[in-house]
Amino acid sequence: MAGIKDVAKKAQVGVGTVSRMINDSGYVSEETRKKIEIAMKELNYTPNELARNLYHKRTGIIAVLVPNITSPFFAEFVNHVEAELYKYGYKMMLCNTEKENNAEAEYLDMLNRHIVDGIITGVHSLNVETYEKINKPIVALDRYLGEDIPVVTANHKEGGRLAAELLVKNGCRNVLHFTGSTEISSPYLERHFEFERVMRNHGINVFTYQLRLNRFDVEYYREAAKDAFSKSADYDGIFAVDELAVECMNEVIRSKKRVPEDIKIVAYDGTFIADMTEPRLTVIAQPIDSLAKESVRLLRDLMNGKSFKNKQIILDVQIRSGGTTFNS
Amino acid sequence: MAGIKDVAKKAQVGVGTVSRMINDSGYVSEETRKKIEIAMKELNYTPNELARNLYHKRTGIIAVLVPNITSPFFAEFVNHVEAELYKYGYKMMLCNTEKENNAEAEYLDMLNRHIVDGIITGVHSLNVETYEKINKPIVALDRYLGEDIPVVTANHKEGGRLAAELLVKNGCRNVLHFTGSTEISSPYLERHFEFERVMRNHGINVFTYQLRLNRFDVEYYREAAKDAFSKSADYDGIFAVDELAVECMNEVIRSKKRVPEDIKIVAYDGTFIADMTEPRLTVIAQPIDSLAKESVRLLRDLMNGKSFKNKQIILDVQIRSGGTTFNS
DNA sequence: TCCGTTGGTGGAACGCGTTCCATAATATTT
DNA sequence: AAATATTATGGAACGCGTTCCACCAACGGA
Repeated sequence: MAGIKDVAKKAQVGVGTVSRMINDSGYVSEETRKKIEIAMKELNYTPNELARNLYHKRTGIIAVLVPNITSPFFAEFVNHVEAELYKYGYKMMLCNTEKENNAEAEYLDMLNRHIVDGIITGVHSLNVETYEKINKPIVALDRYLGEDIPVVTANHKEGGRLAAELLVKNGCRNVLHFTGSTEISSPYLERHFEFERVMRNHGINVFTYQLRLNRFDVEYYREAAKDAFSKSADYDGIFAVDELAVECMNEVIRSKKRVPEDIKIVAYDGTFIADMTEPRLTVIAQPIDSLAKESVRLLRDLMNGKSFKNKQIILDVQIRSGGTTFNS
Repeated sequence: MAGIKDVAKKAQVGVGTVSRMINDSGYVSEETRKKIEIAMKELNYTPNELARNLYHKRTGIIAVLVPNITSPFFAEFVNHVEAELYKYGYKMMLCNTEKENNAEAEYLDMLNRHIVDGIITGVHSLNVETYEKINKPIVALDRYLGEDIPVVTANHKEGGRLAAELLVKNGCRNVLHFTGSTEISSPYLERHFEFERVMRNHGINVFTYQLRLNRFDVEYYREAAKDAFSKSADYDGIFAVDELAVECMNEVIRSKKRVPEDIKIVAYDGTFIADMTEPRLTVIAQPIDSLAKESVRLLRDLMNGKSFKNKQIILDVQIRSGGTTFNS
């Protein structure tokens, strides 16, 4: 593999001149430009980015940590993040952390090893201290990782309220509510608190089913849906994330009940999955593209030396009416 | 940021000794080991991977190119690839190529720039010549990229046959068949050729609906399903990839017909989506995890200096009976 | 005692592109 | 004509970890 020295020799100029030409910095005469160009072509020269990176102490690579890329919410998030990063010349390293406990720590270590310039994480199993002492560009999606790490999140409280009010308006009296694990503190738990608060205020029965932490696979969702319905069958309303809502709907269909006549469903997230049922799910949609864009924006700010204290970006959610509720 | 020199100075040893200790190569006495360890801890030293990479001319990063990570097939493939790469100490760079035409070329260029050690690509819009002159570790999923680039693929011909026979056994006479774009040559087209061949042999009517190239989004699938049904409504069998099969099923439900009594559906791929309908889809399942594993295996072979001529790995597909066909 | 091993260590050279400084030839001002 | 600015270029030092070679000490065997 030819190096810059070879090019310099062939073009009969100094290495500095070649470098200046490549980077369009400093003076290079038209004449030498041509000579170098020819030499580069002849040697089929491509600059070694590794050497550049070493000098500049940056790689232009951002690590994105998600528990499971297969889960539509994360898939869409990652999709938008990648597109946004691409715009600014960054590449994305994708890290699934579900498989191993120490994967998260290992990926974080890449920051210190100078392999990546920053991290966007939708994952959280390590303690806050671990994150605090890293002191490198990190942005969290829906996680509190200490006061130095900015958080991007949807307005889950509002989301919980909207979902609850929707079911109330639809006349539900016995509602099945699947909540995320409360083992860790996360902004998204707000939707559950708010949902239950509103329901309580209206004197509505809520069956709360707590899901296990970090399980985003369909098998588990199906199991959970079955499990919840085996405990009681007279729910008239359901609130759950998209995939689980789909499984619940299937469960309802199997039990020969009708949606939305007998049971109303409000799903949370609003991924493409929610549009793949008949009827389509009524959803509280997270602004996934904006979440991605804001995450990237914050990360770029961090990488440019800005620092935030207790920064939290909260983006609006939205009701998207489908056919699993009435008059929404 | 402390470097190896600082550690060496603090521990009062040479840089070589520190390096040997870190890499467990060559002799380092117990005594100096301890001194270095203390120095490293005090300086909070982490080796700069960039410098290492420059020397070794490798980064341990593999680029994976897919048109759209949101599509379940690719999501699952990527998921398995990442896990497999992780096993061998590699990191995965994920590249969505749908957004820009030149993204593919740009990502390929990263091989020359030494940013990635290899590429697994499920994408193909550039001409074969471009690939041929790269001469670096590349493995293709379901694409012919020239004789030097090994291909991993499912036995699509068998898949087409199984699907066709299943619909024949189910007594279908008017079958709707969605095919991928024939603009590019790809192993997966085999399933379409074989499907139609078998159908022809049985004298069965096939309505062929050709999909556009590189569109994997739900919106398009829904549109295509509607479009196909608007042209005729008396299909009694459907063959389509998972997501499209789901949309077709919805279309059938909307038209008040029953699955499988009135219309049989066989889906292709067997992603998690196929298990999220009621009834579940009968699918021809690709061995996505094996596709991923084989891709990684081949890539590792290439990176270890092996080279293949016209190598093609063909993995078995499998019928997974759901409720959208009878006696399967 | 001499020689060969094994244990242990320091540091220069290297990988490769970037930047800065020194030098020099023109060109433009006064 | 002298002083200053502009254009142009080469190359050493740098970023940071790795490796190889030179070198020394200690020990066992001949």
